[in-house]
Amino acid sequence: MSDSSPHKPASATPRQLRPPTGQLDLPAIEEEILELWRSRGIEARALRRGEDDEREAFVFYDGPPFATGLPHYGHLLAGTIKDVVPRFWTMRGRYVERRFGWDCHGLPIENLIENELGVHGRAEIDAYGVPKFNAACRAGVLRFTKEWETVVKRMGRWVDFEDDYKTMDASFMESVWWVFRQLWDKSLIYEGYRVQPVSPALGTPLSNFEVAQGPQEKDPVTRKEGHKRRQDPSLTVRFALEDEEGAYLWAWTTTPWTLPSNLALAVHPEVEYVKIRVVETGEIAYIEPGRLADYQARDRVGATEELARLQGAELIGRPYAPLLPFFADYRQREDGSRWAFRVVGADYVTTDSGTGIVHQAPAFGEDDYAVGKAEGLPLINPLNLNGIFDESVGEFAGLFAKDADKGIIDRLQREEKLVDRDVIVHAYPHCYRTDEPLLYMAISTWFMAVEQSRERLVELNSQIRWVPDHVGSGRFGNWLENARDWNLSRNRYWGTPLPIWRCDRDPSDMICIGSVAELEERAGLGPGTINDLHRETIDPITWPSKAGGTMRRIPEVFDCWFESGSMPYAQNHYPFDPAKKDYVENNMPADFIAEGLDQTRGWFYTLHVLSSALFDRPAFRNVIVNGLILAADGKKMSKRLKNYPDPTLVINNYGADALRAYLISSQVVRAEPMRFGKHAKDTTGECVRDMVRVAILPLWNAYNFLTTYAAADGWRPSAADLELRPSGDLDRWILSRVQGLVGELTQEYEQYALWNIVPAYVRLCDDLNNWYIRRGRRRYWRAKQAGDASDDAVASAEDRDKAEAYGTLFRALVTVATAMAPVLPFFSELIYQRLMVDTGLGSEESVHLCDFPSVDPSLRDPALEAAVAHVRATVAVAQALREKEGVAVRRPLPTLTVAVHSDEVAAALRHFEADILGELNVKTIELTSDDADLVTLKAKANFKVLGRRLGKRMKAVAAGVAELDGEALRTLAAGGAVEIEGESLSGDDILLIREPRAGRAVASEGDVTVMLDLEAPPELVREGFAREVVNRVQNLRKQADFEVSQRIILFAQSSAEGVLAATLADDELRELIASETLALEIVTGPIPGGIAIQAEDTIDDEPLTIALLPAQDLGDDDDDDDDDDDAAS
RNA sequence: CGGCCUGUAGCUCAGGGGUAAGACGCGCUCGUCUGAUAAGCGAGAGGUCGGAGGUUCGACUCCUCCCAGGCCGACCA
Repeated sequence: MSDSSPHKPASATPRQLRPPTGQLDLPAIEEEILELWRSRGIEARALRRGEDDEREAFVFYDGPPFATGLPHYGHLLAGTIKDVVPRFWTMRGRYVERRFGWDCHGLPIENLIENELGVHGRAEIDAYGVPKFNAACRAGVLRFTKEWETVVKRMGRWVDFEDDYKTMDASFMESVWWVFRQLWDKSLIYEGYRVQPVSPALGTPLSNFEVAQGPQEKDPVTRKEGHKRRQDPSLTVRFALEDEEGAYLWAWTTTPWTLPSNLALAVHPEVEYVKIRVVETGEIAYIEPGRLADYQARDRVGATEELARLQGAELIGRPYAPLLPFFADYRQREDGSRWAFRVVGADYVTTDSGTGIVHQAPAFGEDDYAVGKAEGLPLINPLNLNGIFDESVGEFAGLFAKDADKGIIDRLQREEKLVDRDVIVHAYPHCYRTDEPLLYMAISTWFMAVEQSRERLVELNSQIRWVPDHVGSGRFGNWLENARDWNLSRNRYWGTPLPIWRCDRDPSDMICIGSVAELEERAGLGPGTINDLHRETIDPITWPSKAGGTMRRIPEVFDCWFESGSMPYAQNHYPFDPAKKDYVENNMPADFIAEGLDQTRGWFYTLHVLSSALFDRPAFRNVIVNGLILAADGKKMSKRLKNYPDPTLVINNYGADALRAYLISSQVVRAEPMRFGKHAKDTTGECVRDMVRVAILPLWNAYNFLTTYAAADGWRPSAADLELRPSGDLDRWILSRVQGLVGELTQEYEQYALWNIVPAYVRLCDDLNNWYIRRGRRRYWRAKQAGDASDDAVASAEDRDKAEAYGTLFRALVTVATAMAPVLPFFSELIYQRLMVDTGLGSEESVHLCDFPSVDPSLRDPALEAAVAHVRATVAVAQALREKEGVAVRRPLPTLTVAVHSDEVAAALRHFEADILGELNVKTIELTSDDADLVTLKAKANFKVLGRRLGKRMKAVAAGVAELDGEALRTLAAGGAVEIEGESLSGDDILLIREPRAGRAVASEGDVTVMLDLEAPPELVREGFAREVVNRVQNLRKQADFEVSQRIILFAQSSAEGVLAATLADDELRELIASETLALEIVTGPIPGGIAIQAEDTIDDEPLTIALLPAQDLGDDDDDDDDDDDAAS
């Protein structure tokens, strides 16, 4: 009884089609469809489609966004891609899990919470308490999930929010531990150091991301954005050589606080240095000569005398005295060999500043660190993360690094170790939060060894289909080839803790925990006691170590990219959840992922690295990389500039389908940047409105046409119509085209070439509306006259034709809507609901529960499609000709002559002669193969064919071809050959060009030439006039706002004795006018007074006055107002 | 500074060694309705294919360099 009785075709007699009602309000319709999906649980059923019946899985990984911000166009775009592809594969019968994920850890949320709590940096967070801080993060991180869900659902994206995953779930985090433990067991994890920028006020290292957020100034010279400019001391220091009495190495630095930690001096092995004597003081020193000249030019060093020249390499290994005494013990190793305080070689040394001799403090510079590591130097760092010196540096202990500068300089000055003392203004990174200068220092970090696996990573990458492919081979491939070991640890709070416990007495005693159970066992806790893995829970867990100390967890947490890279396993709590274990293992490379270009070094990379290391497989088979969406003006979208329309507004104005179609048709789905707008000032989303016109309305109009007539006619679809095999050419043609579209779409979906989908569909809509329906429209309203037909045989033939017309259009609409369902989920659902569900024909309750249409090759007829294409092309040429000659299609013409040289085209034109006559309003068509009278021939060499054959002789032959005479051209046109420069040319070798002869109504396109006979005999002229009158009356009707079915009495007066008068006097033409304009009667002669609706016009200079009087419909009304009828009589 | 991408009509973008340069295009101009659709249909105008060299019989297309824009990354003792 109820509408909701689902699934099976309701009965043998389908219900009637509902005619369209009112305006098409897409956003409102979409809301209704959302409600339909919700009330019938269709989304849930579609998401689970095939879960239970062992369908082959199509594995999709959804990259987790941060829930700390609201979704923007980038998310809508990625969301659309992530919806279209899974929808397609679901319809193809695969089971597609689509779990939404949330990235909960990491700096964005920590920063947010720091700001909200007013607690900044390590010291303050420690004081505030990690448990409270993390609790705030936990409470705050999911604040926008509701908004996300609303927007995602409104976009028509189906994704499972109920069975979502969060990177902060204990199950997720435990899998991350498992992943890490696998790497640990494979010896891919090691502890190292990395020189990182540290914000001393915050007591924490900063990421590059955070450094980039710091103050940025434009350089006054280069105009480039850079760090903030500041003044620093500029010191040139003398280091005394131990193997040469009274000789010094001069080195330059802008960071005096690193001088106590100096352990080496670096020279470039291939740079030439000079040994000099300062004339005034007699001091002997080494320096790079160009730099010396610079010092002298600035008057920092007096006159000198050159003693020798030598390569940097010759200085390498020479010992010098420690500048300050604090670490002098490192002069020698235990075996007595020289350790620190010697000259080393380094290629990075430059001669554009300083002295060409570089002070090395391995803990405080990335280059220094690399050199120190290569030279086996110790790592000395007397600073803590707050930049405070420890006890090892004598009088400087307890001082902040920058504050110690002055004391260090003073001491060096006292000890006469300064060659020069100056001030430099330079750009230097500052903390984005405290605005204090950053300090670079070596920090202990945990690495995953990646470099050793580069080759394998590249090999496995070759198994991935990248869309577009250049991202995979270029950007991503290059990145893999140069991959560096991955720094996995972060000195933060809200993240998955590294599961390493270490003895506080013997740092070499470490254990990596791979599961909760293992931790409970180690710590002597009962099973099930640990149900959260964040720092506040885990850090207090300790146990005694072998060395009599305590095993404590190291303080670091994971880089949150490690967590998202672990997502394939962690979202299913692999390998701990026995129910999911097989699923994960059996579906290991995901079939599909999609994210933005910015994830090349992000998620794409971490997925790939982890999957390669753990399973020696790529993590995914197919990936669509999308580009950045810019505002219409080409700038970044900016809330401040308001240079883009609010997504919600766009959806509420034009609907989600149009936005989806717009996004997915752009080059942005091929990793290129996209301007969101149809022109630079489009900040309202006009571009999306265009998509409504292009992608929605055409199919809607076709649907409208069908249902309007079906309702008027009482036609109702049947199950047989879905299998209909019509006999007529027009019907077979459109079904063939529809099958072609289905095949084309299938291929594009399968190859992830989403940008081709909408254009292919739009081409079909053009065929459907502007040929199929236009040519066939009279078939749908023939019914009413059919009743009048006296001949039963004719009547039944017409009935059959009408039935095929309805059935074919019905079938075409259903198929197209179904094939477009992944892209236009709402609109295709609307069509499907109206055509299939309302009528009780649908075997499914929703188009999204249907199978994707499969191509039926028996419906395809390429020859027929080609024939119609020829016909349409010919008609277009002839229409252009009419246009050019200024003869409206309204005016009938006697003859169209078509000269055509291909039998195939000629046959097509003959076959569809009736259509051509109708389209062009001509009475006869003549076909000929001889166009000599119509056009002049010219010839041009076919370079493509001849070029390869002739090579250098091409030019001469081309010139000869251009000079061929008429006779030679006619020979060629007839299929013969000519000889030029000793080459026999024929057929494809030469392109014949046809130019219309002057003075004739001729047009050419390709090898089709058409000519119109513009000399219409009097009866055609009168018919044309009649149609002109119809046109004027129709215009007046519209002006008067009449209903299309309003009957009228027509008064017409032509004041001259011309064609017009003759036309109006012709009974046949009067009948034509009357039937076209719904005139019950045509009254010629002077127009009676008092008629309001009246117009004067001229037709070919003959004046015409017309007037309309609405007539009472005498049919089924028995109204009593007879006033108007009087006028009619 | 490096890697990758982009530069074609007023705008948004396709294309691809062949002498006549393409659109579901948008915009503009003109034409065209009323028995589905004016949010429709048709036509026209509009181009030194970023610049300079090179390869070639032939370059918008391939190569080199340069210019401009974008994304990502590196560096700054």
